[in-house]
Amino acid sequence: MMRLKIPEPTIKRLLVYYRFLENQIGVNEQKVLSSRELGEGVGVTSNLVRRDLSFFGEFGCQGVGYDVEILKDNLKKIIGISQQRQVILVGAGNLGRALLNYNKFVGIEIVEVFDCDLNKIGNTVNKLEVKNVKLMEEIIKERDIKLAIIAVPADYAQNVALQITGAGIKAIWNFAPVPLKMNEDVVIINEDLACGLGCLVYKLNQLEQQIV
Amino acid sequence: MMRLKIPEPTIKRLLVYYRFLENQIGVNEQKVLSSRELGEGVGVTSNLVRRDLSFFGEFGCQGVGYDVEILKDNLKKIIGISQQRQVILVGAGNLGRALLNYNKFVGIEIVEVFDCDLNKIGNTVNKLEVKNVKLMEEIIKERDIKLAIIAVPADYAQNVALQITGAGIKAIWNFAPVPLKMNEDVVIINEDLACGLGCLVYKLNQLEQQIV
DNA sequence: ATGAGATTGATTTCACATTCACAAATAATT
DNA sequence: AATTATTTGTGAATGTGAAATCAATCTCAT
Repeated sequence: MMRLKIPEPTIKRLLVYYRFLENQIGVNEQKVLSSRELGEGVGVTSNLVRRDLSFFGEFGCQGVGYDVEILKDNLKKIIGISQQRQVILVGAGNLGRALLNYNKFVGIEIVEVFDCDLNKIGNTVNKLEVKNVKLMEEIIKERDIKLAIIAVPADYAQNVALQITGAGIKAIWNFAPVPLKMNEDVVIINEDLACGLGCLVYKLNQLEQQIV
Repeated sequence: MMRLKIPEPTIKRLLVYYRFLENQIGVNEQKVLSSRELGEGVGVTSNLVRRDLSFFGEFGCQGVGYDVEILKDNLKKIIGISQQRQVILVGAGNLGRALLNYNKFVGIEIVEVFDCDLNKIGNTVNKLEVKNVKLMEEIIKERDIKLAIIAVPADYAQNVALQITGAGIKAIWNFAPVPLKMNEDVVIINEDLACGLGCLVYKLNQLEQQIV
């Protein structure tokens, strides 16, 4: 255990490990599993699994493996999903609605949805009423919400980000394909779908040219 | 120019650069731009922009910058989006429908949608009829399609992947949260939403604990 | 009780990605 | 024409993440 600088890819894998463990318990009542099993389940090497976990402590037993329940609890604590986080969603377009209906999130619960389109305001999506974006700042403050998902068009994203951080939001999951310019004390994760797609098309072309 | 091994992050940024250039032309009729301007626009350093581009050739003019049109054309050729690619989508759930309606893709066009749910088959989404997954293999062969998006539940993903690669698919954009086990000659890009979210929650917790 | 096999956790090594720093080239200015 | 401002492209240095290796530890079978 070192507890110094945790690599970002490590952090991203933690929730993947956790999700696998949750499923694993449901499927076969496995009490103990090895880094090899966990690694194969999620598509990484056993070395990497052990490396990732060892940043945070010693959770396994040499010669045996990891106790599933104990590892799950520890991962929960490490990631910070011991209790559910409340999140707001800004943008009730197709992507926003998809996120709302995607009920497999671990650690968060979307509790409010906002949009500026009068055609969308008042509609119900997945039991939540789409509210006017004008009410947003007040509600963030009232409910003391720290986390937000931005799923608005690129042109609006920066403005929305400024508004919500002004009202108290500290972490943003940004689906708009623009880099948000924010203070240091706001955490931002960008989820730009174009990156993955571009990579895919590039590689497909490489593959085809290689054959010719 | 080196033309040896291109870093994967570089490839992922290419389409981001391209998208910015497309927008830039629309907004202000800029003919030339510098690596600094491009970098600031997409949120990376000018050094990195130049490094990325230099893997593929010399597109700029020292002391001046890059001609927008020429750079755009070159990026198009490099990524391989000179002509639109036809893609199939498997899974007409919320995420699938969001992708269908998300009409901002560069370089691809979704031309067929498949699902196994009888309630969804026959429905029209964004002008496309959802077809029975049983017809999938035949249609892939008929239309000679090489690219697919998988947006089905985790349990089905591996099977779907085997089916479609058997029918000729060579590249898969996988939104199911499982690692697909495929031959070497199939390109796979995994888009696991849980990773980003986990990272966000972790960092938010770090931030809060830091303050306390 | 002992030895074989399995597995963790840590150290070392290696590979990859980004930043730094600067020569070369261009345009604008005096 | 000479000088100054920019800006590109790239070799070298730095930083970062993953793989390989191995001692220490545990279980189980004999």
